[in-house]
Amino acid sequence: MVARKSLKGDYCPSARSLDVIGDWWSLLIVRDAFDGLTRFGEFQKSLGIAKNILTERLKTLVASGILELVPTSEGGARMEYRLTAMGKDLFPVMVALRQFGERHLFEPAEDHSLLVDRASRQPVHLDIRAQDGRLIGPDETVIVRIPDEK
Amino acid sequence: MVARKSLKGDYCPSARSLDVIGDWWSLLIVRDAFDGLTRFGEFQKSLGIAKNILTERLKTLVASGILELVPTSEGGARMEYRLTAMGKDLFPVMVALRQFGERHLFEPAEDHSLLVDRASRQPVHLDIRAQDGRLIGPDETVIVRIPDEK
DNA sequence: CAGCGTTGGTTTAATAATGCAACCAATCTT
DNA sequence: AAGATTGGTTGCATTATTAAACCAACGCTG
Repeated sequence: MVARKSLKGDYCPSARSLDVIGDWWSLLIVRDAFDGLTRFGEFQKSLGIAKNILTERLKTLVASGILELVPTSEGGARMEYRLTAMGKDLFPVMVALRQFGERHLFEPAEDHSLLVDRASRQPVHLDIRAQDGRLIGPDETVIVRIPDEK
Repeated sequence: MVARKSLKGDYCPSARSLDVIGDWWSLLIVRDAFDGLTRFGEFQKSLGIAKNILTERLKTLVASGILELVPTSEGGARMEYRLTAMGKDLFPVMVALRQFGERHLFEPAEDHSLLVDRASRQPVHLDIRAQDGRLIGPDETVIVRIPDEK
């Protein structure tokens, strides 16, 4: 391999996102972080990932500003990995992935975990809407370039 | 590597989604498909991906039901890759990734492409809501297991 | 309708990414 | 203070990705 192509400078925001979290493990780590995992060992056990790879991924996620390394809440000298505000902004991505999986990747009779509103205990849902509130699908959208204001 | 772990049987829907589209190239291909690309050569040129890898990814995406191989609209014997209905259901994932990128991966002054409603030419937006319409963030949600109805 | 460029791949060899296991230092527990 | 746990690092084996060369089928041109 001659260095995997970097999308850092790509003009498309999705591409840049994928540049940061588009590899095999990162989003799984983020999912676990949303599930409340914080410690190296917890991620390692949950994912079954090789430790050296986990080390590297965590470093990258911290460097990208998605996770931060903070002293444990229990006060020890140990550290824990926590989602930053930026990391929490990945919530819609996780919900969208979850929704897709629920719809297409489970047998009708098959059991799966469910994301619910803490208050009502009812499933949350995700919508894409136009400014006037209309629901929007892929065929009702276009991609434009932001006109350069010069 | 000893065979990358498969998440096919995972209990978490996000994990299953990542199992299908979580590798480095697949979502970029899907993004291009949403942008209207259909031909092998178009993807190859757009992404700069090695041809054998593209071949393999396209095969996987077709096998997963995200793309389908149909005769060209121009009637020739050539084929083109099109998003299936299932593939189009990845739209929220793409929008979420885009939104994240827009918010966090561009300099304030930096130019980027924008997804707009075809009718109004205004940006679309993505919300996660509870059943009663309240906007919901990651801290207002919990993951539960669907109670087995037996 | 023969020749030739284009399209959509396959194959091969080199290199990068990943995995596993062994090791290790610092912490934490008792 | 001793042993176990945590959070890594290191080295080597294996897999994935790449670039480049090659190739067959299509389809356009004269």
